[in-house]
This record gives sequence, structure tokens and C-alpha cells, in this order.
Amino acid sequence: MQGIVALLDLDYFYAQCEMLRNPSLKGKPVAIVIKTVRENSGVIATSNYEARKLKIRSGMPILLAKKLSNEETIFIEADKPYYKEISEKVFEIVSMFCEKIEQVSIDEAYLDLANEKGFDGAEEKAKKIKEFLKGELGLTCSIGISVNKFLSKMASDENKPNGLTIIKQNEIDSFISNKKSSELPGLGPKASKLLHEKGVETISDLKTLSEMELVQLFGSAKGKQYYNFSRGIDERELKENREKKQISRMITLKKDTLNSEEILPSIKFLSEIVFKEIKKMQKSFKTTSLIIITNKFETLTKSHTSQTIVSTLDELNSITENLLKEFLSEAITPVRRIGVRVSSFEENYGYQKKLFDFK
DNA sequence: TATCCTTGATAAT
DNA sequence: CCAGGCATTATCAAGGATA
Repeated sequence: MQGIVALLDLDYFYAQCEMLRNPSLKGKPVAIVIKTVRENSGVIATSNYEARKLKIRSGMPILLAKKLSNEETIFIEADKPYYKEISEKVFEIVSMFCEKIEQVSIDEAYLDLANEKGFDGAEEKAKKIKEFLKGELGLTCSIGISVNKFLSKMASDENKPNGLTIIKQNEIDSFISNKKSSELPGLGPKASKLLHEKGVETISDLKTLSEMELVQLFGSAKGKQYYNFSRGIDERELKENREKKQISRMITLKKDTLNSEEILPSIKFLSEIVFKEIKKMQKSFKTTSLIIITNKFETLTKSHTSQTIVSTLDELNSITENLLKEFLSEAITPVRRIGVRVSSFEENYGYQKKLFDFK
């Protein structure tokens, strides 16, 4: 008896949320943008299918998207808190149908759909979930069902939007072998280019590379994963409460600069946000990093790990200030964007949990 | 030798 | 696919530091 895993993916999520509160957007191309303080600067976060027809895609600079747009196209600034609210409602409903859920992002989750009636039972459940999300919230999603995480993810991508795709054991090979290797989850443009140079186009091409070759090309974790994925294998378990290992916030500066006076206010602003966030999570942290993106778009980081947890905002401020000094003493290229990240989390003791627990 | 830390690379949206 | 010029968040891996 093997498991049955589903991947639920909310369709063009941010755009769909906006269409929900403003139905007059229906049928029009909609692009959700993340703007910066600078004129005309920013990128597309999500676009609906009408906008995708115009080749407006996520990650694309706003200016380019505007060139591709037509008179009908609507650009809306991202409203994360609103999307988060809807996301919470979604997964509340999903949890009425499925006990074991691993949420991977604001709009995606793996569901354990193992049951007595096999794939038929899972399909039935998925249909119910889709029905309820549509009925209760007016949202559509795409669901993929298969024997492991990776295949369910591939399946969910197969029929979008509003899809339901099932890959049973005996269909695995025919489903994946003709797919492009770049369609594998976690295999992005860089890896794709490398594979292309090796003459690898499809997943069956990928199968001709040995595990050793792949590890040499991509490192042990990625290499082994690609090796297994190309054979339909994925041993990753479904993890119910996946805990964040870091949180970071970034912003674009008003102008490129190497002047500490011009950078510090932004850092303080970010530190405060991050500090609030981490408190809300009831976590403590030891490592603080400053992330710098230059006007040449290189990313540089400076980190500092404290001996004990950082417990006040003042402490955090002084650490980031020092990191900035350190960076500016060696910097040559002006800074465009700046970010603050905290990591090396520890539980906030005193609240919950004892240090030792007997099994 | 094993683990931690820093930093850069990569991916997804 | 590639190039060009563009935001944010997160994870992973390599190699150095440290004990």
C-alpha cells in the first residue's frame, strides 16, 4: 500500500483575489505589481490568464509589461495582507476534508489523500475540495494527485487553471518521459541551461545521465533529486508544520548610494518589521544578516551570529548598523536595494515546552 | 573531524 | 533559449572558521 499525495495550487492567486473583490475585472488582463519607491520601478508578481496571453508573466519588470499590455489591461498593486486573509480561509476549508496538510506557500499545499478507496477516493475528495472552494469563497484551484510530492506537483501543472489531474502508478513513465527537463520542480533557468549544453532536453534525456554526473553538475542534494525525479521517485515525506528557518525583508532605496546616512533609515525600518514578525512567531534568533544589492544587481551579504539570542530591537539595530559599516568600508559599487534577515531560530522558552521531553 | 558560520547561487512567484 | 535591467522571499551548498 502506497501513499496518495495531492498538490493544491490556487490559480493565479493574487490576481484571482483581486477579481474576487472586483468582479468587473473578469475577462480583462490583470497584472499584480510589486512597486518600489522609484518611478516606474518594480515587477509583476502574478498575472491572470488573459494577461499571460499577452506574455505578461511574474518576475517581469513593470515597464516591459506595460509595453506588452493593451488598453484593457489593469495593473494593481499587491495587497499581501488581503491575500493572506483569503489564503487562511482557503486552508481552513481544505482542512475540513484533509487532516494532514503541508502548506508550502500562501497559495500552495500538499495534502495526504491516502484512503481505503485508493485513487478513486482521492479524486472524489479533491472534487469536493474544489467544489467547496468555489462555492464558499468563489475561488478556483488546480489539483494534482499521484504517489508522491513531486509527481503531484507535476500533475497540478498539467491542467491549469481549474484543473484536476491524476497520475497513477502505471501512468508515471508515459507522463514524465516526454516532458521538458525544465518542467521539473526546483530545476530553474540555470540548471536548464547547463543541461541544455549537455544535450538534455526531455526527462528521458535526463535519465541518460548518471547519478554521479548529476551530483558533479548540481551538487549532491539537487543532483540526487534530479536523478530520482527523472525516474518518478521522490521519498520526501509530507511535513505538517514546516517551520521557517529564516525571515527577511528588503526594500529598494530612493536612489543608489554609498552614503550610510541615506541607507540607515531603511535598515531601521526593515529591522523593526522583522523584529515584530519574529515576535509574532514566538521565536528568537541569533544570526542577523544584511543583504545588499548593488546597482549592478550583484547580491552581497554580511552576517553576524550573536552568542545569545537577540532580545531587543535596539540590539538588532546596533548589529545591523555595524554590518553596514563593515560593508561600506569595503564597498565600491553603489547600493540599490537593502535587506535585513534573521535566522538561527530558537523557541521562545518560558512560554511553552520544556527543554527535555521523555518519549 | 565534525559542526557552525558566512556568503553566494538558485528558484519560485 | 537568451538577453537585458529588475522585486521579494526563501532555501541550499561550498568552503572557511572553529573547537
